[in-house]
Amino acid sequence: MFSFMTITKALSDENRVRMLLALDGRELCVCQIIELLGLAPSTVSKHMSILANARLVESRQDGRWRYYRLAGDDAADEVREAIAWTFKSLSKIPQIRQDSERIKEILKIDPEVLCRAQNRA
Amino acid sequence: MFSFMTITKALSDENRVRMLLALDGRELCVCQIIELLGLAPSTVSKHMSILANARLVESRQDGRWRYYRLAGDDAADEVREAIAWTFKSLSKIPQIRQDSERIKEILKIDPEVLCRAQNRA
DNA sequence: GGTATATTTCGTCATGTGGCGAAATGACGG
DNA sequence: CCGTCATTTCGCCACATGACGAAATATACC
Repeated sequence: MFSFMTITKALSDENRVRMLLALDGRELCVCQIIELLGLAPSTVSKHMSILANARLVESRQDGRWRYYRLAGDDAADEVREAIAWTFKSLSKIPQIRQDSERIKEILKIDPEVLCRAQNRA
Repeated sequence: MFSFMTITKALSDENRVRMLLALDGRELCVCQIIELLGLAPSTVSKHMSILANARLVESRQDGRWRYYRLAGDDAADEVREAIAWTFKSLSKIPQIRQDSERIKEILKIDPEVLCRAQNRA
């Protein structure tokens, strides 16, 4: 019950769901997610930790950057099915398609430059 | 996006999830759900309206009683899959099995008597 | 070590949510 | 119609949650 509720609570915020879908087929570092959603770094960090806590995403650290990715095939059934349901329900939704296009643009920017630009703001 | 978020928010409360699972294979009237969860009538009513709003449950009125049931096969894919995922994730969980046993007992009581008893309290 | 910088943690605020009881609603039985 | 009674609506309170900025942490480069 607890792990299920942790998952539904993680999925009950729109920004978190957008973050999850943004990880479709790729990993992203925090500053790239910040760029996509226009939220404060601390806010994005908190959201990602909630998704990670629900086991919906995993992360790895690479130097100063932390990369987040979707939970893999080794994840619990409950988790994999939650992700499958979420993607099936939302992949075709305008907001998500738009995010997907936006991410392609963001990925063209060198993360080094992107993070630097955010610190200026 | 909106309908998906409505579903995840509906599923993000433990009492609502228990209510949903209690409807497995049967319909229940409000006072039976009250009896199961031990919540105030107004609280149960609000929860059921949130589940209904998310299209996870349907209802019919029979005299003074309102009966709630799970959404049927005519429901949207999104909804049916949410229900399927929820049931698959939780059917075997102790709390839910316990609720299921409890409901069998509650169903033995004439609803007329059950509601009357609640009003005395 | 010391500085720069990506991310997280912490404190705070505004808003959302779940709980209840009281009053309103709507349906049945005289 | 009038009382009874199952359910819903409303108003309120306590607490959870999402947002931010500031400070702390952690890592790379010198």
